[in-house]
Amino acid sequence: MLDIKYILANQEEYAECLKNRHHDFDLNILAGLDERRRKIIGETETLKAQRNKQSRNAGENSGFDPKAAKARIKELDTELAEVESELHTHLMTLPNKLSATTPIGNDENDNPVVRTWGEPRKFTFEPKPHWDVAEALGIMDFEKGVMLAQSRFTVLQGMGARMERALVNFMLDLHTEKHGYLEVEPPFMVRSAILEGTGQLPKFAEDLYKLQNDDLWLIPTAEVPLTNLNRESILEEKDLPKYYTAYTPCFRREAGSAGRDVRGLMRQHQFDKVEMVKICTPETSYDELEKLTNNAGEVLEILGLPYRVVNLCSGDIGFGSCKTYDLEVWLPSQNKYREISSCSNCEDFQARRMALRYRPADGGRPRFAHTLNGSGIAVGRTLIAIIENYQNEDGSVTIPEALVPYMNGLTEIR
RNA sequence: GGUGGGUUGGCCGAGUAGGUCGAAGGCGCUCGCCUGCUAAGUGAGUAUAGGGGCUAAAACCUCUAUCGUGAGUUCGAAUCUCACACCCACCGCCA
Repeated sequence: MLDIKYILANQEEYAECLKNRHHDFDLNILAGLDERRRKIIGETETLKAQRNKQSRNAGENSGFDPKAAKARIKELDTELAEVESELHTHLMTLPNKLSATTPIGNDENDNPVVRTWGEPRKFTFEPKPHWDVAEALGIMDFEKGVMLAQSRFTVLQGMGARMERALVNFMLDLHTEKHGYLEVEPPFMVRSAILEGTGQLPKFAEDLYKLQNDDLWLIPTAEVPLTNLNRESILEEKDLPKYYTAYTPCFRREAGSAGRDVRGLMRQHQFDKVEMVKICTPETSYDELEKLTNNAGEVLEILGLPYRVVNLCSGDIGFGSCKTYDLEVWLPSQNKYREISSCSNCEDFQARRMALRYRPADGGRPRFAHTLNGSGIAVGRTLIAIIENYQNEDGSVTIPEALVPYMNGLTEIR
């Protein structure tokens, strides 16, 4: 959520941002609502001030009619609630502003490549898609996933399940021991207000799984509980930045992605992810974004998986983000780079929604913190990348050296 | 699921026969004094949000709201009434 004052004071600039995001909305609606809101507040507060003055001097006859004032205040309160609710609804569904370094563009084809790491391997045979390799090895069973749940669910077993677990441990160890993140195990279900805090609600309910009998939703990413850890509080500047990491499963309905990546482990309703979240001051958030992105990239580098970093353009970037770097890993069977991590600076967009503030070291008024999140990284897709990049002609898969200790010394799956 | 207790400021914690209570006290924090240093001691200050005024913007001034949430009684509610939510304890059930 953006500050209504910011929007109205920078209406042209924000209108341009909406256009670049392909978001159609007439900002004059907000200006009108805000004007009504102020007018109502002005009138009620005058009445309340008169009423308070009168009751302080109980008995004095000033000609003020408290009964009439009370009735009018009630009327105005009702009206105000309506106006504020409408205003709030609009503000909650308007996207974040854009960083000056976010490129303008229409879709993913306009995302500039920031850097590339590693050389895609030259195969002496035709590399197979991961689902063929994994099924032949007996480490993934796609039919059983469908049998137990529905499509876009998969059963991992044997060394497939083992490598999934090994990757989680490897990533968490890296982020906690080398990068200074605090490991967290959060709830995998959260209340509606928590999802409003990070921006998934109210706008994207159809992407989420909701429990039937409770106000609880399955988390689509650990970003949700991690970022909300300090909601509705005022942190001290000296305690910033805060770095959190968590392994959690993620649950997404994938509404609207029918037909995309239907085969294999690429796009599942349930997948594992190690997430990184940062809470910091406005002055440092863009430096923190660079570091965060590097933390994610390091996972791929240690595993020896070629990747590139792209800067998401205005037409492709997410609702709550000012600037996002996507990490894309090389998949030989598709002969292209595919998203495996997304690192975003949300500035104060989420913080304002969840009342996450900090008190500046100089003791001034509380300010909204900046929040960042990034995958560190998507575990299932890492498994895909390893299987595809490390596959051998005989159908076996070599285990990346860094992962061998986590696989109890196993060097290949065959 | 049953019974009982609870929800107050950054934190802890007083305050219910309704009236300057935004709220005692403590901790923390800020500034000063004291002090070889630190600690201790000591004096003062220290909520948040919103509206209006002033301003280039602040500072500042002023008003309004906020003692779990919502509604009610009243000239006036942290204090009374009702509903709801959440937390804690014990019992039951259970990984």
